[in-house]
Parts: sequence; structure tokens; C-alpha cells
Amino acid sequence: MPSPLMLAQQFMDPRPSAALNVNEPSVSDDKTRELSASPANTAEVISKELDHPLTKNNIPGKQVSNSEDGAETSQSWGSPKSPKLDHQPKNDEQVSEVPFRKARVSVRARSEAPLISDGCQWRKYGQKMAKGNPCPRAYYRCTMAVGCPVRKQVQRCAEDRTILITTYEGNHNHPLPPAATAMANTTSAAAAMLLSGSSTSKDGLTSSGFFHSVPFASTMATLSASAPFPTITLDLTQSPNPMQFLRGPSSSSTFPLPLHGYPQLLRYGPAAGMPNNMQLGQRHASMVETVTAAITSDPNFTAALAAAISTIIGSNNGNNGNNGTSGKQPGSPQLPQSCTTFSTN
DNA sequence: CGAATTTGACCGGCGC
DNA sequence: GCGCCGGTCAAATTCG
Repeated sequence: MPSPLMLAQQFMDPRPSAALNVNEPSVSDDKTRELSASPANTAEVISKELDHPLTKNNIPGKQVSNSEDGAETSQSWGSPKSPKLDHQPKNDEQVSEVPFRKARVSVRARSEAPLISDGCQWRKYGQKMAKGNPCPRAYYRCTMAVGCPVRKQVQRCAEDRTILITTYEGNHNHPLPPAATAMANTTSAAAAMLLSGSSTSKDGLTSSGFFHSVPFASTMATLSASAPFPTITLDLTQSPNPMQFLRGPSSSSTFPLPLHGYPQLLRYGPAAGMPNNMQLGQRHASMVETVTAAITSDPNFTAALAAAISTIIGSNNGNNGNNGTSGKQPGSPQLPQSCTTFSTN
């Protein structure tokens, strides 16, 4: 891996296509059946995979570790389990250049509701008791589109049952609702930050880059690449602090983060803006802070976050299977979707 | 009646 | 080689 940046990009999203679709609200999300309301919740998203599942190197037991909830730490998504639907191994070989084939994003949110709404529609297909956690883990599959390979796991933290951990895997092969898109952007930003920071070290990115300048950011998001696939964890359960910026009516129901307000976010993507050098320095920091603040302060954000995550996930792998449009775009190489996402929105 | 959820069984991987 | 564990499938049941 040449430049860390690249890595970052790859993690985030190798392909634009999915992301693009995401932006299009063709699907009305109202359908979101998940509880839409999780009042104060923090969500945890787990992972996204960059490559086909077939790649099995994953080590199932270990991957993400950042999670504090011991309960869920060991999840092995991406593993080859179901011969059928799960993976859509088809043509994505392009991604293979990436050192890590799979990436995961985890988001932990504080929520009383059994699920957090992320703008997508999910169907439960299984539930299991995880070994170190008294709370059952539920398995959901995205039903917004027929062949959407995206899956998610939802489980409460054993230690703190108010914390809901949601793990996303796979990429959406269909457009996501606006809410989801918004989330996606936010999440992507976070991920981007992480990634960018990660350049320094593979494992704990937290320590690098942005985080230095934005300490609390690290607390909310971390990326771990030690495993075969990188994992991005967003921890919304703890409020970092400071959001002095947003203090006022932050609690309004809408997402504060938005790109609308912060154009910087839009360009934040690796491709676009994450130059090796972060000239933006402070800008980034502020953006991050803003985002963080928004996240922590706004419960609704959780939903958005979840959606975002899924989007990201989708973007990563995405590709191929996804967008109906076409697996790959001839003209455009693989731009980081995140970029796309950002800019689009 | 159709769709979604629930629950147990089955499958495959991993560790011992 | 055996047992454990996580994950998914599929039939049955429930709800809208």
C-alpha cells in the first residue's frame, strides 16, 4: 500500500456507483419499519465489507475490537456462511487490489428501542444467543430491494443494555432514502477521517491524524485494520463533549450535520478533499466537531447514522452488484464513493 | 390472504 | 477428530 490515503479510500469506498444511487431518493423511506424512533440512541454500526465474502480469510473471532461492549466484540461477519444470498461474489474482483478485502463499520448507539431506524427496510431472518451476552443477537436483511445483500446484526451490549449495537454488512444495490443518504454522508465523513488518520498506523488509527487535533473524535470513531478487513467503529454512546458549537437547539429533530450547512463535509471525501495534507486542518477539525456534536446531541442522528453506515458499506463493496445501473462505470474509474456521496449531496 | 416474525435445525469454520 | 460457535435457512406461527 502505497499511500495511506489510498488505503483510506479503498476502505471507504472503492466505487462510486452505489453511493450515487444512494443519493437518489427514489425510494421513499417512509417505509422504514424499524422503529423510527429511538429517542436517545446511539447507534453502532459495524461493518462493511469490501470484498466478496468468499475471501475468507477473515478470522471470525476477532476483528473489531474497539468496542467496549465486550459482548459484541466478536462478530464474524463476512464469513462465508451462506452459500447463497449473502455474498454476491460476482464480479467484484476489482477491489481485490486492496490489501484488506473487507471493511466494517460499527456504530453503537444508546437506544431503548430494539432497533434504530436507518431509513432502510429490514426483515429479520434469524436470532441467536451470543455467547458472552445474555441478550440475543438479531439478524436482519435489507428488503428495500429484492437482491440487496446488505445485512445487519443488532444486539444490545451486555454491559449496558441501553446501548444498541448495529452491524451492517454488504452494499445496497438500490438507492437509499434521503435520510439514509444524509447519514451516509456523515458517516462517511467520520470514516474518512479515520481512514485518513489511519495512514500512520494500521491498527489504531485513533492515534493519528485528525484525532490528534480532534481528540473526542477519536472517541467516537475508530478504525482498526489489524484484522483482514478494516473496521470502522462509531461510538455514539458517549458524548465526547464539547460541542460547544452546537449547543443551542441542537436537539432539534433534524440532523444538524448536514452537508447543507457544512459544505466542507461534502468535499471531505478522500477523493475530493482528503489530500494527504490536510490543508484544511482546522477546517476538518471543526467539521468533525460539528458532526460529532450533532451526533451526540441529536438522537435522531442515530437513525441517520445507521443509514449512512449502510450506505458506506454499500459503497464499498458495492459495486457490482449494486446499482442497477451497472456494475461499473466505464468512464469513471473507481472513485471513492464517499466522494461521490459527499459531493452529490 | 399476504407478509413478516419466530424458532429450531442445519451448515461450515475454528480451536482444542 | 471432536466439539463449540456463529450464521443462515426454512417451516410454522402471528399480525396487519
